[in-house]
This record gives sequence, C-alpha cells and structure tokens, in this order.
Amino acid sequence: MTDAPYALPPDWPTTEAEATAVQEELRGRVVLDEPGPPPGAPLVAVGVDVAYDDERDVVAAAAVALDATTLDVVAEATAVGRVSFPYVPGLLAFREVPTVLDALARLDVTPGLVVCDGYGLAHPRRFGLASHLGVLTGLPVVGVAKNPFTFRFEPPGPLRGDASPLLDGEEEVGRALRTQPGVKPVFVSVGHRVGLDRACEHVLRLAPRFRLPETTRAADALCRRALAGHGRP
DNA sequence: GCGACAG
DNA sequence: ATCTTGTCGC
Repeated sequence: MTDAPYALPPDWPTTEAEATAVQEELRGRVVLDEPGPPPGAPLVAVGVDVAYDDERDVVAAAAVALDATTLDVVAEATAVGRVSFPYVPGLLAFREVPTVLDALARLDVTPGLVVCDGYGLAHPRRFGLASHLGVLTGLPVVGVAKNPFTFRFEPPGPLRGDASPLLDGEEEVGRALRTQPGVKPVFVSVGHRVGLDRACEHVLRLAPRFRLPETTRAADALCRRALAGHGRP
C-alpha cells in the first residue's frame, strides 16, 4: 500500500466545531522558519483556485503549474467535488482544501511553490487556507489575497514592488504588495516553509504585467472552465 | 451578544 | 465566491 499523494486526514471535519479542533491540530505542524525557494533558481510555481456552483452544490478546483522564469504553463489539472462545508470566515480552508488536494494530486509535476487565493499567517488564528494546504501537502505555500480581510495597512508607495506591513495590532502578519504601479496592492502572507520576503519576491516576479500573479490568473480561468464544462459535454 | 470578515 | 454588457483605454 502506498499513500495517495496529498490525502485528507481521516478525521477531516464536516462541522464547524470539529473544524476548529482540526485547525488547532494542524497549526501545531506548520513550519515558519524556512526561507523558501530562492528567487534566482529554476522553480515550478503552481497556482490553485476554486469556483462554485451553489445551485448544483458543486465545486471545481484547478492547479496550474508555471515555469516561474518564463511563466509558461508546464502542467494543468482539475478536480470536481461536492461542496461539503459552508463559507465561514476563518474556516475557508475546510471548504476548499479537499477539491484542491485532488487537483494537486492529479498534477504530473512536483510544485516548488504553491500560490493560493486567501491567507496564511494573516488569519484570526494565524492559520488560513495557505497554511492548511502547506501542512497537508508538505509543500511551500504562499497566500495572495485581493482584500485586507480584517487587517490594517498603510498604503504602500505607488511603484511596482513597494510594500507595507499588513498589521494585526502591532504584529506584521503579511504584506500589502504593489505589483503594478498605481494599482491596488495584493495582500501576501506566508503559509508553510516560506519566509515573507521571498514570498513577496516570488509574487512580484509572477505578476510582471497584471495586478494578480499569473499563477492565480491561470488557475482562476481554468477552474471556471472546469465548472462550466461540467454537466454538458 | 452581535456584526464584520479571505473565497 | 456569485449576480453581469458594453464600453473606455492602452
């Protein structure tokens, strides 16, 4: 018997109370003292995202692997599942992780870095979607969100690459990063096995032209296609 | 106690 | 997340 790649734990929760307990358990296994993949070296960066059909209770996930230097797509995978958890702020991971793991398992390359929508450390309990994905896969994971959630920040400078701390009180839980000049920043936080400095360097490199990193854009487009192409060939 | 709150 | 056309601009 070999272990399936990226399998869910046997005690994966279905209720909010169970989820809180599982989250605490996983949080004890996060690794925050690794610098992460060096920005200069060759890297496969994988974007993951999900789309929902609330009518049919269906969720589609996509994983798209890019060469982080050329931004060429080197692999793609999708997975479709049932929505098995409600949207609860702070517990987003339990809604998205199962189907995302399926998509990652179907990818025929090993990710050097995973980029997901949402947060890692920038989370009420310091353990968001990116953190869950990191601990469950063992991969370096960074979270890139479009909104500041509940956190405060001073607007970063206007230039591409300018950044400012994302703050929970006095604590820097992430960074507001300007990926395009004069455009609203994205909100970067670390998930697992990556430091914030390198996380921002990678995100910046992955977003040479648009606000969101190409990993996110590619995964977003693919999961929407997967959802649409479901139910009628 | 209630609302706000990533996707 | 999702509901949603054309339109303005580089």
